[in-house]
Amino acid sequence: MRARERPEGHAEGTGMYEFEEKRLEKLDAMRAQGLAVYPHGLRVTHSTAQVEALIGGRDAAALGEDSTEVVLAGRLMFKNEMGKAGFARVQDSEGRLQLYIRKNDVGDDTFNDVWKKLDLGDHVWARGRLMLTKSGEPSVHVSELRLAAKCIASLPDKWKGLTDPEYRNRHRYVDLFVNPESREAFVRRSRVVRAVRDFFEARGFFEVETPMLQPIPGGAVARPFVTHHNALDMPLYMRIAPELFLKRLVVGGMEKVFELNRNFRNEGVSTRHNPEFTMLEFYQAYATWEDLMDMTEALLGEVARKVTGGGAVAYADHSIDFGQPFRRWRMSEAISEKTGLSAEAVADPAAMRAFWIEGHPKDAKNPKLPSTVGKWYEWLFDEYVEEHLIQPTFITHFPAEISPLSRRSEAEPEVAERFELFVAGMELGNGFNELNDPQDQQARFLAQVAARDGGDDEAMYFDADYIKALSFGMPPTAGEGIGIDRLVMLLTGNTSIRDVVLFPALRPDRGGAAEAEAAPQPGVTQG
RNA sequence: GGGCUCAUAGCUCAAUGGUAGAGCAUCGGACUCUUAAUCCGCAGGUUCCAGGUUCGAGUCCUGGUGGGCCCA
Repeated sequence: MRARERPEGHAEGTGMYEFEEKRLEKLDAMRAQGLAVYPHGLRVTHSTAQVEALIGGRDAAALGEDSTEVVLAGRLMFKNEMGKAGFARVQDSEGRLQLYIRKNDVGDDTFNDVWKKLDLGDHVWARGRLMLTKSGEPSVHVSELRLAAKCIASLPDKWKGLTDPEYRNRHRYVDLFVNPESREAFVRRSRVVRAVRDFFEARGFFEVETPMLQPIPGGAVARPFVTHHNALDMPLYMRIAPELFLKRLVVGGMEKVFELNRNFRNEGVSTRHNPEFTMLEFYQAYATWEDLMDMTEALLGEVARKVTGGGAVAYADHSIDFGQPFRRWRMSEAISEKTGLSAEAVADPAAMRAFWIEGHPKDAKNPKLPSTVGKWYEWLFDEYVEEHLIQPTFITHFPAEISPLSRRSEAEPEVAERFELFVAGMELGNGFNELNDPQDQQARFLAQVAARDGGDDEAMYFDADYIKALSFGMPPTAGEGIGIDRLVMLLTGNTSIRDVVLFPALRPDRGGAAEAEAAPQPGVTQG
C-alpha cells in the first residue's frame, strides 16, 4: 500500500490527521481481508430496548435456559477489552445495551479481525443470547459480530461529552448521539407536533399547505426574505405567515382549517428567534375569539399532558401549569397595573409619553416615540408587562390600530377582539376574530401602506386579491397562531430556541470550510 | 446594531508576561464478567486570525472572525 498523501492543511504530526489516518489504515486492512466496512443488507430482530424488555426481571439462571437469539445493531459507545474477552456498549435509537464478547464464542477470526479492530463510534451488528452479568446488567452474549459501518472521526470525551454549544449546533449529528438530553428534546418535539395534529384531526379540522413563496408577503408585521423567480422574472417573498391564504380557504368553504409549517422572518437571531420557525395556525368559521381561548387551553393542556405526562412543567426558575384555565387579562388593565398608571392615563398618549420619558430620560427627544394609544400600548407592554407573565395568560382587547387583520369590538371600536397568549414571559400565541368586512380591511391595508411610506418597513403590504377574496364573503371566523418552537422550549425546559431547532441558523464557519477542503478522502486512498 | 464575555491537543479543561500541561479518546503492550475497567509505555499543539507593545506574549494592546449571554 502506498503512503497516503497528507492532505493540505494537516501539518506534520497534526493530531486529528493521525487519528483518522489510523482508522483509515484499519479500514484498508479489513478491506484487504475481504471484510466489508460499509456492508448493506444487515437485518436486526430487536432494538436495544426490546432486548432489555425480553430479559425482563429474569435472573441469570433463567436466562441461561432461554435459547432465544436476538440480532441487534448500534453505534459502539463504550469498549472494554480484557485479553480474550471484552464488553461493548452499543446505542441505537431507543437506548444502549451491553454486549459480551469472548474469543471462545465468536472464534479467532471474528475476535481478531472484527472485535479488536472496532473503534468507538463504529456501527456494529451482533447476534447472541440473553444474559445478565455478575453485577446484574442486562447484556447480549455474542455469538456473531460484524462491523456495520466504519466511523473515521473521533468521538467527544466519553464522560464529559460535548458541551460547546457552537459545536453542538453546527454538528447536530454528533450532538444527537452523544448527548441524550438533546435527543430527548427532539423526540419531544416530534411528540408535540403529533399531539397538535391529533387535537385538530379529532375536531374535524382539515390540514393544508399554503404557499411559502408568496408574491405579496402578508399576515404578520415582519420583514420578509426576498427572492427572485427567474422564469417568471418576478420577486417572490418567503412567507412571514400563512394567515391570508388560510382565510382565503375559509372563503372557499374550508370552515375548519389548520396549517403547521415553517415561516420565515428576516430579523435578528436570538435565544427566542430563528429566521425560520414553525407556526401552527388554525381557523374556524362560526367560532369566536373566546372559543379560541377555550380551545387553546384544551390544546395546550392536552399536548403538555401527552408530552410530559402531566403536572406542572419546570422552565427556567418557574413551574408552569398548563392544566387549568389561563388568566384572561385586559391589555389596558395589565399595563395600568404594571406601570401604576391610572385608567385615564392609559387612554392618553401624552400621559404615557410622560411616563415613558420619566423612566427613559434619553428618549426625551427620540423621534421614534409613539404618538398614538395603540403604539404606546406596544411599547409599555413590552417594557413593563411581558416579562412578568409567567403562568399562561391571555392578554385581551388589543388596540385595533396595531391589529390590522382583526375585527373591531362593536362596543369599543378602538379595540380589537384579539388576544395574545404569554407564558414564561414569551409570546406564544395570537388569536382574534377575523376582520371579514372587505371595506374595513381595505382601509386597514391603506393605513399600513401609509405607515410603510412613512418609513415603517415592517408595515403590511396591500393585498388586493385578499380584498377580492373577502368581497366574496368570509363567514364570521376566528383564527389563531401558536409558535411551536417556543412551545417545545417550554415543554423541554430549554431556554434557547437553538436547542429545539435541529439545524439553527448560524454564521458560516470559516474553520469548518477549511476542514472540509482539507479532509482526508477515504474513497481514493486504496492502493 | 450595542454592551459584556469566551476561543489552548479530537473532546473536557489547566498554565504570575519567562520550557504549553492534565483527564478522556487515540497508538503499542498485559488481562476471559468490565461498569468513567485496571496496569505499563508512547505519541499528539498554526494557543481562532492579522498586527502591535516587550529582551520575551497562550497571557497585555488594537483590529477582525466565530460563539454565548444581555439589550435594541
